[in-house]
Amino acid sequence: MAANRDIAAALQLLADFMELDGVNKYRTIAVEKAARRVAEADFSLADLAREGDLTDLPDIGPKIAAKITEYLDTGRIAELEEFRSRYPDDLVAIQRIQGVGPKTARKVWEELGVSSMDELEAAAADGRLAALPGLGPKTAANIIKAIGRLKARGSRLLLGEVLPVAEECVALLAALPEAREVACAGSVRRMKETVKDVDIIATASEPEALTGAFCSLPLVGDVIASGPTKCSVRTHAGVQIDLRVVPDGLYGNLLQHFTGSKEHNVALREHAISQGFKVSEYGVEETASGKVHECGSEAEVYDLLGMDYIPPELREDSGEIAAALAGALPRLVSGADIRGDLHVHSDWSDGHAPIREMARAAQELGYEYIAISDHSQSLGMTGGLTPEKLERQLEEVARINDGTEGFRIFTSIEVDVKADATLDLPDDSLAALDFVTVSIHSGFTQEMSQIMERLTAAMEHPLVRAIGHPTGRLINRRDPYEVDIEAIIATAARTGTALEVNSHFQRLDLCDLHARAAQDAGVRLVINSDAHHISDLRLLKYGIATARRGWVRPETILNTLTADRLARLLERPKSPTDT
DNA sequence: GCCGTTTTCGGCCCGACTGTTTTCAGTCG
Repeated sequence: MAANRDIAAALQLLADFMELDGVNKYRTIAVEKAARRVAEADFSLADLAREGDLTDLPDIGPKIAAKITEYLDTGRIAELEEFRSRYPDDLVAIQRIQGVGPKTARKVWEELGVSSMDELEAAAADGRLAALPGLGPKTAANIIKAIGRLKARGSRLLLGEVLPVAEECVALLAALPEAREVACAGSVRRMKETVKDVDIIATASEPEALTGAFCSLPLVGDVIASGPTKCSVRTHAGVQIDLRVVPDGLYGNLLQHFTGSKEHNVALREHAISQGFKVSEYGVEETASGKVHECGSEAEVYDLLGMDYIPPELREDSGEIAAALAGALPRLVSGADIRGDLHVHSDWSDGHAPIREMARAAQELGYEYIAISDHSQSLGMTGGLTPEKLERQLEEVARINDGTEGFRIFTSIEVDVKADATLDLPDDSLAALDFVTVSIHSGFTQEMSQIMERLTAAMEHPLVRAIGHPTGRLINRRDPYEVDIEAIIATAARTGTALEVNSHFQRLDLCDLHARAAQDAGVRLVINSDAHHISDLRLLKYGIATARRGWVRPETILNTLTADRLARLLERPKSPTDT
């Protein structure tokens, strides 16, 4: 049965072709909206199609419902196939190149027969592109550069690669005497798992002092554009950073505007219109009187529109506006709620620091506890723990705990569930531990039925408290194993097993949408660093951000419990009603 | 193609920049 993501992908591709074909843009937008709605649904569209009415979903009307049904029945959408018979598939990729849109993509295909990225690059290089009406040498040069960047990078940058650069930039600018307010905007501020570039918004007594200083920062490779209030640079590492220096009185409007997401802003403006307002980056205008409200803070923008302040991580048009209007936004988990870290490695396996040093570093971060959870024996290359080595580790942990005040190390392990669905350590080894996490590190390519058999066996095991990085994905590098995430969530809820939000920025696993679905199903989550170095403990902020993007509340998170409460919970057998 | 507390028809988010033009289309955020 087709998964939601397959349906969403087919609809998105249809929308791409519609845009290319130049059909009425509102029809295209409607299909795109439907695709997003399907992608974000936390239940099976196939089930709804069978048992109910697809048009009950917002943004799905009779026409699109029919297309979804057609896809579910036949695996195809006739309209999509018709487009594919008329245009080469690669044109949809071409129209996504920076500086190229649907009109240009069609033009180069129709006029020059260009139907692939390589052909476009060649046409731009040999002058054929610049000779087309409406295009010129600058456009050709920009397209060559854009394709070069695409080939060099392949995909969006990881948040964890970009955020440190963005924060450094903000700090350097904020330290200038002419700077007043400096903040990150865009997808970096929303803590999206991947980002395209960095947007920084600032106010200043002398804007040019800021833009000038910005363009000469040591991390700047080349300056793309530079004016008195706006400039763009690319760092040596290839990250594009845009700085806008804006008037004090409009800081709130502009920060809100440039934080996005695009979808959130569209929805916000649609709501504003219904309330008699027009929202833009230059203020909130009362349509009737023409009076423009300039907002020094973002909170004023949302307040004017009659809603609660919406945290940036929620601004994805996934229900946050309705919730903010109803005063029903959740209290999101934050760093201050976290009391410990339940997935930390040491030099007993492939970590790089002794247990004592990891513990001290965690204590300095303000934590009450960590769990030392090294790998198990089948991961030979990590020096994984045998039952005997684990026993010796427990003695070491006991010694450290005896000599420590106000901090506790929970005994733990990240035990593999092997390809045959058995755990990598015997039950009597696991029974001696406070907290058992199970992960998959082998047999990635098994079929879904086998992967699910392993994960299900692990969750049904009475000693297993959590599943580590449940889907196994590495963002931009490795697809998830063949998992049925709905089934994992259901089994986790039934067995009282927590699911990890792994904080490493390459993993962020569970992702935001899955974390939200898990919370909705009553599953306990645990946000862990999976630290292998002392500095990795700080990666937890990415997991926290992912949970926040998933609307996760502190009470859903296991490691917001105090050490005492967690210890009491772990003394009892796990159960679905653990609190 | 979807939607509705002014609506079942006529709307649908807004503004600016770039490169190409000589008044604007296309693209972007």
